[in-house]
Amino acid sequence: MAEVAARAGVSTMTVSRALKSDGLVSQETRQRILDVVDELGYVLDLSAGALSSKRTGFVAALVPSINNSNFSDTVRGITESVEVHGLQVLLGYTDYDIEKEERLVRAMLSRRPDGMIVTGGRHTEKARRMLASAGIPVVETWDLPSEPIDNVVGFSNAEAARALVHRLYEKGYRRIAFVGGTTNRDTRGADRGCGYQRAVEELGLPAGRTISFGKPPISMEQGAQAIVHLVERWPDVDAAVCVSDLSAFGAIMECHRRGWAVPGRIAIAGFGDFEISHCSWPRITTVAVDCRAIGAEAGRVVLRAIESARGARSSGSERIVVPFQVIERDST
Amino acid sequence: MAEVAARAGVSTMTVSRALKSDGLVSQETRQRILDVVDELGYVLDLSAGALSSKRTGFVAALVPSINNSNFSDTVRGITESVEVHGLQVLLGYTDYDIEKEERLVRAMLSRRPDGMIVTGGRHTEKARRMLASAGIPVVETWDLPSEPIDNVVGFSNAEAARALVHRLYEKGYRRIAFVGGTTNRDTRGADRGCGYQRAVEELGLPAGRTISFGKPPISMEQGAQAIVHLVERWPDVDAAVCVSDLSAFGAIMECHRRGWAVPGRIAIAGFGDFEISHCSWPRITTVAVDCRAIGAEAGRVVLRAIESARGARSSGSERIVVPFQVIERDST
DNA sequence: CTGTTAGCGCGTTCAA
DNA sequence: TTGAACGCGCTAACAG
Repeated sequence: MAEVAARAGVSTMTVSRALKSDGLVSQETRQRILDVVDELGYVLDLSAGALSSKRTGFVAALVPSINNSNFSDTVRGITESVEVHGLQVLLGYTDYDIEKEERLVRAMLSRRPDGMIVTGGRHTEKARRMLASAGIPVVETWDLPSEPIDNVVGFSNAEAARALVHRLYEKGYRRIAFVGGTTNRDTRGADRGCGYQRAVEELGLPAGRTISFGKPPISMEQGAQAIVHLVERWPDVDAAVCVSDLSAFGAIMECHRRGWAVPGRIAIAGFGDFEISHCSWPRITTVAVDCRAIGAEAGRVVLRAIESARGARSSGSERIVVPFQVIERDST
Repeated sequence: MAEVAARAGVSTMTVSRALKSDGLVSQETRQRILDVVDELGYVLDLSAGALSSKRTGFVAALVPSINNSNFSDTVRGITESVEVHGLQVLLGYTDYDIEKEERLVRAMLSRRPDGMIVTGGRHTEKARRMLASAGIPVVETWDLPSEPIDNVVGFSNAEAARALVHRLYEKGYRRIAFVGGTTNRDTRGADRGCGYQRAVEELGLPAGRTISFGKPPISMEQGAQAIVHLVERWPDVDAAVCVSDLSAFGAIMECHRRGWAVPGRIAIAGFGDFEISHCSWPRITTVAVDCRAIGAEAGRVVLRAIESARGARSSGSERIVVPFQVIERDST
């Protein structure tokens, strides 16, 4: 920057101002500086700027997995909403593991992000403490924690699953099961299982028909295996709610292979409204959430908090509940 | 850090040393410092450390899309291989757009990453120049550019598609078509189209049977639409090579809906060995590449270059060709 | 509109 | 094994 300044015949401060859009610099001076910048191929060093200005321009975002279009849509939403304000997303994935999340929280915090977006309301005690005392706005997404750290943008996975079971009941299904992963890791999956449980209990249906299979992310393959176990264990089952569309798809394919009509022999529903749920045959009944909007809202909330608080968190935390929608298709 | 030092009765330099694993500090001093660190909830500021040490500990990685399990597997591979060396991945996605890639390259470079991994060999002239003159190791992946910027870890998409067409020929198919996106954006998709073209020409088959449909990422929906156009335009077609498994799946589902037997009426192959290709029915013939290994290798290469060169790029560039494999399944 | 001074929070380098 | 001085490259704050 000193070299640019020298060649343009100004001080480094003027170069610094010319390089920010809001810098108060005369048009001609700025143009002269930009020409030199271009000529020299100079690239501003933001890490030095961050040290000086105490703003890194980073928003850390933690999701369970990037190989899941629900979460990658949320990341897109976050990115789109913050990048227009000049912020850069620092992405991490936890593999559905809150221990790994804790390590990532620490790693992210040492980069001094201006704000942080995490998935879900369940964290290790240490992670909670670090987030709460980091002095930056925090947004928890994809969940509705009863004791939020700060801001929340999410929905109740339990309520969504419950609504789905009720819809199946209305369609006449009476022996409804749930297929999910081992529940101590994927808390959103576990919440859906709880919602299923509550629904069958309040409807007076046989309860506890839950197949847990493998650790998350539950795959198509696992859905296929689970549906077989399910039918073996409770042969009278007439409907299965799967923790995600991917496992639902795997289950449906396995049913085809075995000549079990879907939904004739057994109805199968998913969760997430992945592309496959409306492209496969039969099209899959599911619960849709606007994943991108979750991200966009989370980005907006964190931006607002960064702008208003600048460390003091004065503006009060937001709690935004996004809607979900049961979408009935051919598989039920 | 000053406060930690004061409380531990040492200088900040000793705290700094205690916080790196390789710092030469006595056991008791270190333990005393770590206790204070824990008590205070102190988190090291890496951005300040980066300024001082001239190493940010970032590896920038640019992929076309995170909502594609091929690329997110590559990102996993990169992350796993560099994080054990204490480096942090700074991820960006280009949406298959080299103009956006150029903007991202600039943005990443202003964070002063220690190395950079990009997808593909095609970039804007400016992006190439920035990457070449950044003074950091660069790895191009998922492609085999004829004029690489620096290091390469990839394979020939054209050769892979060509091999697939040859395999279809051996199975007896003679009127083979290609289904892809509009080709000026997804260069790997375009390369696959070129490989198809070369194969049908050298086999003396009717050539130029290419349906381009929509801009990438090509979706299941687009595959469904494309297959209809294809059959309308060339009713005698007996096989279709799709640019990815997702479009192949969409095409197969559409064939089912219309009562066109796959592979009886038309054989359909994909690319990428996505989970859906072996979970759907019929299982989809495809080309498999070890996406995670591409990422792991790219990470290894960039690490080696960071270690050996420290800016001088003295160690020579690597060019690693990863294998691909045609996997024949039920859809052909 | 522009320049000067000071310092962000660390690690490097040297000396003890 | 530890500490002191210094500076990384930039921007805040103030003065002009």
